[in-house]
Amino acid sequence: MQHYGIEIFKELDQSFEEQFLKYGKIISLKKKETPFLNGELSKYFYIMLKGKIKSFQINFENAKEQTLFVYRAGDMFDTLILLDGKEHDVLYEVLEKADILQLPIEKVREWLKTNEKFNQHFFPYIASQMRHTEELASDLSLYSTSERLSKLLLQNMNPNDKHYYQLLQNLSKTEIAKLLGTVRNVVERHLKELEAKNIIENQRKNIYVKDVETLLENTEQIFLN
Amino acid sequence: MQHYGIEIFKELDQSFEEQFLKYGKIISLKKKETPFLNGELSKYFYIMLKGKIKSFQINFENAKEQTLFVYRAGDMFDTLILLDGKEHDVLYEVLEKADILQLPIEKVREWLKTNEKFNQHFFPYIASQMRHTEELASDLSLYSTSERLSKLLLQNMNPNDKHYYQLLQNLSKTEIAKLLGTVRNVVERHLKELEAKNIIENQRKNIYVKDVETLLENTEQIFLN
DNA sequence: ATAGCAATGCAACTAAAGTGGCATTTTTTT
DNA sequence: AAAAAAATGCCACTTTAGTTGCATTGCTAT
Repeated sequence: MQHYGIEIFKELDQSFEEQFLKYGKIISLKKKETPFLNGELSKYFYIMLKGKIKSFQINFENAKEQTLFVYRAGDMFDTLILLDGKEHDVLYEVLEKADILQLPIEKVREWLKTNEKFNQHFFPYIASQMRHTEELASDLSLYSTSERLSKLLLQNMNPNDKHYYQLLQNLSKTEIAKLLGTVRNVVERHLKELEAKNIIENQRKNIYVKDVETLLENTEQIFLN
Repeated sequence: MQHYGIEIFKELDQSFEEQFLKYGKIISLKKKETPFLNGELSKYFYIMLKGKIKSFQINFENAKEQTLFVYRAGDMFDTLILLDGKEHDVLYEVLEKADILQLPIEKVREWLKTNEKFNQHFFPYIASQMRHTEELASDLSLYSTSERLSKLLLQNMNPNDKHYYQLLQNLSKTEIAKLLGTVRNVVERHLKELEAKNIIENQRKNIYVKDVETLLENTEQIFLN
């Protein structure tokens, strides 16, 4: 397991790693799969080892989707079910073939009570998730699509930004739209503008930012908040 | 303290109540105050005893605001700072004169580790906060203002809905707009429509729902999700 | 009682987002 | 290699949300 190089495993001591190996099971998921539809999440807790999985909400009337999280190496789910045992109304889809570590949720709850190291990792982790969701809600409400897009492009380039760094690599414009809370058409409209202004280069499954300065100007207030 | 009738105190045992009394201090806040501007939140943790306090985000360019939480008796803040000690970029405003219990945040962190009862209350509580924020983000992205308004009106009448039950009592249309992620004008436009259809009665600082059935129909898909 | 502020009602206007449709290019599957 | 699927580009159109401004009503503090 060590070869995945996941932070959480580095932080935990030797005996704990043995526990992981004892109770855990590695599961591989293919791109486009929509796993966890049948309630495994109330029995197991998952830690991402490799790949990308998103959680999202859907409006069944118009089929619009909102991506909530994109889980990558080191991320864990479902923290909500872990914390209160109640159902979590959310869907999952594999964006990039993934390996995940499956752990019995009761074991994880036990570790949460007994293992100080696990604890010290877990609390800040759920805090970061709460911050992420809160920011998503604020941004959706307070900023225009074009501001949110500019912000996302900049975050994608920023190595200090855990959630978003290199997130967009290999995502379609449709997926980017779902991250931003809009539709493909609108994303493309704004990308076209940015390209016309020579700020970005819009490639298939990739967007290259040529002029960071100008993009930052477009986005000033959203980063000041 | 018992006369506040807060659930959390009922759950905790006698010795723990003594701890609260020993380390806690009751603070009263007046309507329209904007407390916690100077970093007390990194030193103290607060439990609401009475009144209403909201946390919100603001876009300084256009002064638009988004209400994130409305804290009422039994609610606690700032859970984010408690969990990871990092700054939390959010503003507070008293919506209705409030009494709050101020506790040293380090003490609360200690209780979180040592007191099983406190723990059992706290974990599901932060889960409920996470659910609330996630729902806010999804709703903002997936549903129209008029759908979100209808949903809010129904939640406000539903005694099983902790977050929203009787929340709107005594809130201005401007505050309702900030809850919904829109502006007063738009809220009033939709309320006018609902009133024209004889579904609600729009009063000052109060909205009376006359026709729950029809309102529910307007909102079906948003509740099915 | 009254001045001043808060809350509301309303309307014309502007801006932004979302819809639907279709053609082209690229990638993946068979 | 051919067929199918996915991703993209573009455009005309509709709908919704947000802006500005002003008048009226109600509440609250002196």
